Amino acid sequence: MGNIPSIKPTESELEILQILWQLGKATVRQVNNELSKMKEVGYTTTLKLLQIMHEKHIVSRTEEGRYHLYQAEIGEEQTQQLLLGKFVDATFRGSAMKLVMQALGNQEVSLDELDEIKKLIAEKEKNLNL
Amino acid sequence: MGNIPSIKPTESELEILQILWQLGKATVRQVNNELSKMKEVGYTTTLKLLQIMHEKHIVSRTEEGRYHLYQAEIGEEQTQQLLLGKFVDATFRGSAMKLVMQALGNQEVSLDELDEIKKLIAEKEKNLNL
DNA sequence: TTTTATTTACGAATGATTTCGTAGCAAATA
DNA sequence: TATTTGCTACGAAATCATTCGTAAATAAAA
Repeated sequence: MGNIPSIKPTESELEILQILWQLGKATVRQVNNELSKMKEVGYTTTLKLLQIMHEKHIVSRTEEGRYHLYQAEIGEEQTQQLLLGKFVDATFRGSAMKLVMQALGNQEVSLDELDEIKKLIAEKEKNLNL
Repeated sequence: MGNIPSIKPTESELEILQILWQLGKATVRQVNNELSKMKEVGYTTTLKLLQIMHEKHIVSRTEEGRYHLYQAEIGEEQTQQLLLGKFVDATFRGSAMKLVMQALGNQEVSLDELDEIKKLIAEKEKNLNL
């Protein structure tokens, strides 16, 4: 889990990563079950994707008797950071500010969450003032 | 420019949309010139993309003498909203909050911008308290 | 007028991603 | 033991996005 991810996972890969981040280690079967809650997907499709991800070192795996246990090799926050950067560039021409404004303006955010954000902003302001 | 965009523009299409949003109306040549500032790209590649986007009704075009003037048919904010929603779901499992925290935490945001965000938060809080 | 340049249209190659069928093994079950 | 079930490996088809070459038409330049 050390490497900074420079490779961008594809959409399907990201779906699988989400599952692995939640489950920790998981068999193909488990991943496929989770995936099936969201969409129709054949078992060997999931298997193949995990194999490809393994080749790319996005996931590691250990043999546990007859099956393989897969585990994310790239961190969740790290990956979110990478994807966020690219997304901001592509969609908001690099302006994180505009993205935040739109997210706050139109997505669901609760009062408590707004408080948390205020705290973070206070922190940031402190640092910027140094 | 009325329709809510339900189709997700591809990455290349988004690059072109960014240009059209800035230029308003533009010829293939103009779009290609802008694109060329960012990367190597053949003229007919740009042309083809615009034609495809036209088929998909992402852009409209008017004949102006010998050439065509292209124009975005989907709005910038509208599209950002759509993409943002999908991105939050795919990358932050639907939590706009987490996205905002990461964006504020790690992307470049200035003091003035933080102020603006504070104002927006104040607004939101007012509305939520009603 | 003839040549050159610029434009659109279009088909097709390339490349990446996703999906799935089949085969080969090993374990569980009848 | 024989059969069925469940697993991995792998190739290849299907889909989608991107890139570009060529042709035809028209305008501009020589």
